[in-house]
Amino acid sequence: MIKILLVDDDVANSMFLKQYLETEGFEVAYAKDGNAGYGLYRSMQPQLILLDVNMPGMNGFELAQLIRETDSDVLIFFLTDRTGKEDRLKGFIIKGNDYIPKPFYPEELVAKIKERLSDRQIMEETVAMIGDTRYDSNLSSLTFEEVSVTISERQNEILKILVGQIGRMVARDYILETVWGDVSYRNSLALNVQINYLRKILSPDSSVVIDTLHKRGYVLRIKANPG
Amino acid sequence: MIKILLVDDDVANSMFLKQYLETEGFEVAYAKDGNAGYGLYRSMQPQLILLDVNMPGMNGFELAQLIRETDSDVLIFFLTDRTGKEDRLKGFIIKGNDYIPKPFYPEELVAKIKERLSDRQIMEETVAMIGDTRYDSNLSSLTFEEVSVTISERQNEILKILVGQIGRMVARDYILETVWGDVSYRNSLALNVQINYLRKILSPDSSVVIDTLHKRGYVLRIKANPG
DNA sequence: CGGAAATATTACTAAAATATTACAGAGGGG
DNA sequence: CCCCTCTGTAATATTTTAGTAATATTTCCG
Repeated sequence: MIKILLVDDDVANSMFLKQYLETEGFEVAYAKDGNAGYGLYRSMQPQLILLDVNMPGMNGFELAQLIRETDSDVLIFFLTDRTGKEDRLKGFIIKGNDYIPKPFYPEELVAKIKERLSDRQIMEETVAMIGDTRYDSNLSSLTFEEVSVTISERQNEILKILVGQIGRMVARDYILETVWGDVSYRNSLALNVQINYLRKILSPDSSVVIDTLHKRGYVLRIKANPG
Repeated sequence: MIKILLVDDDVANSMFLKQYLETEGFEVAYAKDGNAGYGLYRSMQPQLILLDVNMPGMNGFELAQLIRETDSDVLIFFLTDRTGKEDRLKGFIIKGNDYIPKPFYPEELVAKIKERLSDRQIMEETVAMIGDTRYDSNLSSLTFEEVSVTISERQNEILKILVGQIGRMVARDYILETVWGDVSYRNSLALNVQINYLRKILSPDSSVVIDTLHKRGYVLRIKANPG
């Protein structure tokens, strides 16, 4: 079930919206201020956060910033009646994913939510074929010729990125930032070691190759099968 | 380069928007009605379409529907001053990907575009034909008659510049500054050596030539094929 | 035609990047 | 509390890159 966190100090409207979203099949948690919102965010791990900008105490932008410090994945939509250019842009700068001016129709919001979630679903498709190998990123498993192996979390994160960009180069720095979240690993060989493991694990399937682009990054390639 | 198709019957505003998007680094084609828009769509294959809803003749919704019959991938944003609930929902039902009410700030539109493109990991087109050779600047690869070679980072940077200026001279100093970032290499033969390598790598394809303009720079030229 | 400057060509090599393997600490589950 | 997996680090091996130097060739211009 898709989990949505709604943070807004307007209780009456929020209750209405919460109910509407629930009839649409979402699981909705509600907080009426930023602090409570942050706590709920940590405990429920939602896929989407609806954030009112104008709130007493911590406002929506501040909460978004706090969340983005540790989570660059979750979708954040700002809800607001401020329509000033500055605010609308600020929402994107803070790395919100959309900015929805009030008033809006709940159907419209739901349409947007579904649209964005399905957009991401492409990436979150858990099963993919890499050459002749079946890869389930949810289970972190690779299956080739009836033989399954489970890869580690690190390896899974890296492979997920490579698979999402099959046939294209993925920059070293991008992987480091995305997986390690910290650029201080730039001089480390941690990534090289993990790539090495992945290559070994994938090696039974000769149609799959991870190529190195020296000084740039890696490419997951599918070669035409010899058979 | 990311390609955007703009279809809107308001010529004046569109010209302004087109220019703004171009300064942001997008390649923008413009059509002032649905029919012309459809033709442009087929020929340019854009990654994103900005569609005005209110247009004489085929309106935005109709054009979107036509495009969606054969293309479920391309991003479609509706631009409109209709704010009725019906219309806003219709945009999503037709499988538009966003609905942007006029008036909007161009910066806001650009933010949304970038957000959605990065979400989908739509990148620029990196493949170009140099004569009969396929050049992928992302993979740093050159393919001629089924044979692929990977070129080095330096070579790739240089070739990227030359390809972007096909048939036109690129000054030595420009390449030195762009690739080496340092003019102190002016007296070095480093560039000459790299050009030499590029010539060798490109030599199987006789339709491609890097000419030297003495004391000025280099030109990547495509010659008519002898065969 | 001649000489100087610019460019081409080739080989060489230091340094940097990457691969490979082993190992140890952290942390979790039983 | 023990065993096992994970993951970073370190040590070492290997590969790639790209500048430089040595030499050859071309171009320019009087």
